[in-house]
Amino acid sequence: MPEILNTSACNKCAFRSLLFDNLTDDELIDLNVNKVEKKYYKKEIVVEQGEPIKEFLYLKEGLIKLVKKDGMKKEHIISIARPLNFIGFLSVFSNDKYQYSISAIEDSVMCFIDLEVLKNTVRNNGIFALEVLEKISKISDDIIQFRMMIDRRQLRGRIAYILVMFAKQVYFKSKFHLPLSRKEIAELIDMSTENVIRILSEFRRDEIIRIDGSLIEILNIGQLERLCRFG
Amino acid sequence: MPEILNTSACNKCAFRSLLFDNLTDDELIDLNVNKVEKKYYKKEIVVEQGEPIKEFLYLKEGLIKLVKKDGMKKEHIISIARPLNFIGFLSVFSNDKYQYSISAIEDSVMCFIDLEVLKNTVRNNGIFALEVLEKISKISDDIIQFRMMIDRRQLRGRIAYILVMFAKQVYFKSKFHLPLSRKEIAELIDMSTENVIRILSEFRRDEIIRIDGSLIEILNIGQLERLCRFG
DNA sequence: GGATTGATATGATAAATGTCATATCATGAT
DNA sequence: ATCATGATATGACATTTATCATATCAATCC
Repeated sequence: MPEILNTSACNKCAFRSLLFDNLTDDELIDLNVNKVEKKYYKKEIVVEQGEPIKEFLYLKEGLIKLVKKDGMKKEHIISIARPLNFIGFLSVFSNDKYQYSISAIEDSVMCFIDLEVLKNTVRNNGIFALEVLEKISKISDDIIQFRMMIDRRQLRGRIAYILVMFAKQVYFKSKFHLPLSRKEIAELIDMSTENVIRILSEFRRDEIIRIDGSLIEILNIGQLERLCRFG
Repeated sequence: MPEILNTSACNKCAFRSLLFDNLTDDELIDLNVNKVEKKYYKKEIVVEQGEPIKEFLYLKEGLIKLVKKDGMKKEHIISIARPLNFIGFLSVFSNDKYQYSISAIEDSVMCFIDLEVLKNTVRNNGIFALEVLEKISKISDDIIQFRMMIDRRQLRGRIAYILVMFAKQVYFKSKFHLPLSRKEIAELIDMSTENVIRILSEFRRDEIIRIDGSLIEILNIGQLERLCRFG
């Protein structure tokens, strides 16, 4: 069960500047009053697909995934997100139920802000509304771009793409811990778990990467980028 | 070259109630002054990937596609849209360049509204802002859902899915003209043109559909829906 | 400790899909 | 009318990918 944390004041939140910088103190207090902060441990579920959307979710710490269930077959990961990119705007203004589940990949802290209060703030503060529009536009765009990038590549290209993505856009170094299991990678880029493992092994044999469990070191970034282009 | 049409007044536009219902007369005049309406014939390009986004686009009549170019290989259709789908919201608040091209699949009429003026209106009118948020949320959600639905199916399931989609959600009847060529279908659902043709032929042989050029009649909707679930 | 489970790993094989070749037909250009 | 072009169509084949089987290892539970 998620722990409810001592709720800190929004006006001192390190993330305030991301979205809430243009709010008046009164508006911030409004959001603050109806806010809850919860801690989730690895693998805990934050929201379940189909549940009513009552709040706007914001990731303060950790790593989460958005998962879409599929008949009774597989799960598909729509997207993964870190604190600076996950803002729970997907669906919240167009649906009254979650179209996906959210769960913690690493221990995470999430902030729950009452959705009605947020909508009110949008109605009353146009500058804030425009900021929300920018965020929602960006998050949607990123997801759509990512899916296009993945879909049009074959398996080697997909693996190469996410390795380069983690190295260059997430960790900013060539040696990093993959935060996803092989199975989760498979669910993210639509392939079988066996093939994820197989292709990682292949890259190891070809000395493109070094592998030690979840620790990955990229030895030949040029080759990976070539695989991105032609795979 | 697209024809510039006699620009009709926004306050009498049939689509006003969809989005612009909560604007004051002054706000509407603002949008109106900086508005252009253009007619595009089939296959004409509306905007090209990489061009700066200066306006918000609104489809009044026809059918358009959003196309993403890919190195020098294939083109991929992100989405197709009819009037009422607010496709023009994609990217406009988060990017200054178009991330995709837009072209007309059928003869179409597009309305160009100055983006700065639109943003100003959002800033000044919170109710309007919330409406824009709803539309942008819906369109993004729809695209993401569609891509997930397609990606997780195999070829027969993908073809079945779009046939059922056109019959049930677009034309509301079992006999309709496919607005997309086989090649465009292939670009939309990520498969080869040959296989689109092959599977349509297969469905014809199995008496699931009847084909006469672009005219499709669904004979066995139950079987198509089964293919959607298990393909 | 021993048993169970899930993640990683690899090979063999089957299934799905793309590519290439070729043919026909309709369309538009000269 | 003739030519070129692109869309539809189908078969043969190669490639890609998934599935099934099996093994090892680490973590967890009783």
